[in-house]
Amino acid sequence: MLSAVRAAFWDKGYAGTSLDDLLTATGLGKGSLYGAFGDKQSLFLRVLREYDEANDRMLRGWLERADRGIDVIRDFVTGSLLDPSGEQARRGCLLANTAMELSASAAEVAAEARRSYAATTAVLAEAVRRAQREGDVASRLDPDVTARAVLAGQLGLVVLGRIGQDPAALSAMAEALLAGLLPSS
Amino acid sequence: MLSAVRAAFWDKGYAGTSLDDLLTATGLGKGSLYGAFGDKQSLFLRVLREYDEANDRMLRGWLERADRGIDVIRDFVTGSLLDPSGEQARRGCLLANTAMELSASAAEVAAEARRSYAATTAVLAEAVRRAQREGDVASRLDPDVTARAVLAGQLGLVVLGRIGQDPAALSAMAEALLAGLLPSS
DNA sequence: GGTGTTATGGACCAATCAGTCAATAACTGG
DNA sequence: CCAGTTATTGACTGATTGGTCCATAACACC
Repeated sequence: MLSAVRAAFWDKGYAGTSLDDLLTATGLGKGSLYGAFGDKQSLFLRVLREYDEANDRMLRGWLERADRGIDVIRDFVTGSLLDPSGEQARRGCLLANTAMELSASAAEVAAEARRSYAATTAVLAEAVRRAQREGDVASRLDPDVTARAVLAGQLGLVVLGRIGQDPAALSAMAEALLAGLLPSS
Repeated sequence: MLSAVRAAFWDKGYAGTSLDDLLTATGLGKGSLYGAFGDKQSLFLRVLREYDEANDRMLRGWLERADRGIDVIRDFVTGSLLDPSGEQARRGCLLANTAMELSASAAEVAAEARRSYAATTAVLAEAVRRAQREGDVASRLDPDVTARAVLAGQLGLVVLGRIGQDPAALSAMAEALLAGLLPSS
């Protein structure tokens, strides 16, 4: 139910998704949707927060189950690039897409983005520390700063993926970012 | 005249800018604006293309006048972060902002973004080559791949700047990106 | 099976959207 | 000074927006 709403906002953006789009996506009537979720903005914020939480849980799960810390970072950066058709890269990231659209006008969205990226940075920094203990990443690096730089690089890939940059170029960029930001010595 | 339109689209996004906003910004009447620039989409594309061309000219000018190639790359990455209030960072980049909003629905915008980023990459790659000749950047790096990685990192900083990440953290990220992607040896 | 409660749908609303057009004002060259 | 052209304006349109509301349908409980 909410996943249909999420897909609509994801592909069309917030302003670009009309109430009619949401009704079609959910199959609900107008009154039902308002009774269940409130107005458009409330529904959007709810979907966005659940998306962020799901991503955070996923990343933490990766870190728990991964053989090595560096694998988590690698998967984080290359994750959306694996689809050879580039379709997944074109969708971008619901949070990044809508944060760019709305941060200037909706303070709650900007705050949610900061909160979510802080959580992501914390997990990435933990992965960097683990990778350092495991000898895969130079110990001279500051884990927090490195984690933030990795996040910035990944976000740049999201932007370039969304505009339809070809997957091969995106993968080459990802490799260059990983090699540069996570030197083994 | 067009710069007022650019400011409106920049801050509010495409869908978020109404015709009334444009009339207020320009001081024109409705018919005048239509007579001069056509419909909203044409006006937007014109403003976007001029913005891209101005950025391209500016970057090429930097490269011509810079003492060292690496200075150009450094300025490119840290350029919008210098404003200590973070206000400039919050505005983001007209191209990045609107490309994220519209790439999925307006193929022309996505194509314009690809074109513009390809031009930027070409100048950055030239700067990398020059920095390699000048001994500031390791010659083992592939200039094209490095340029693309720098672009991705800068775009990530734009995203994080737009959501209101604090300027100190942005600067730290920029330094980490530059240090990692442009090693001197 | 009847009754009180909740969920549903779609008619309806005011506001706003992008875009048109004809009347008018401001220029232009002669 | 005037005729012809161009530029400007704001009222107007039809479509669409987000949101309300009430009649009705489905349901649960006794």
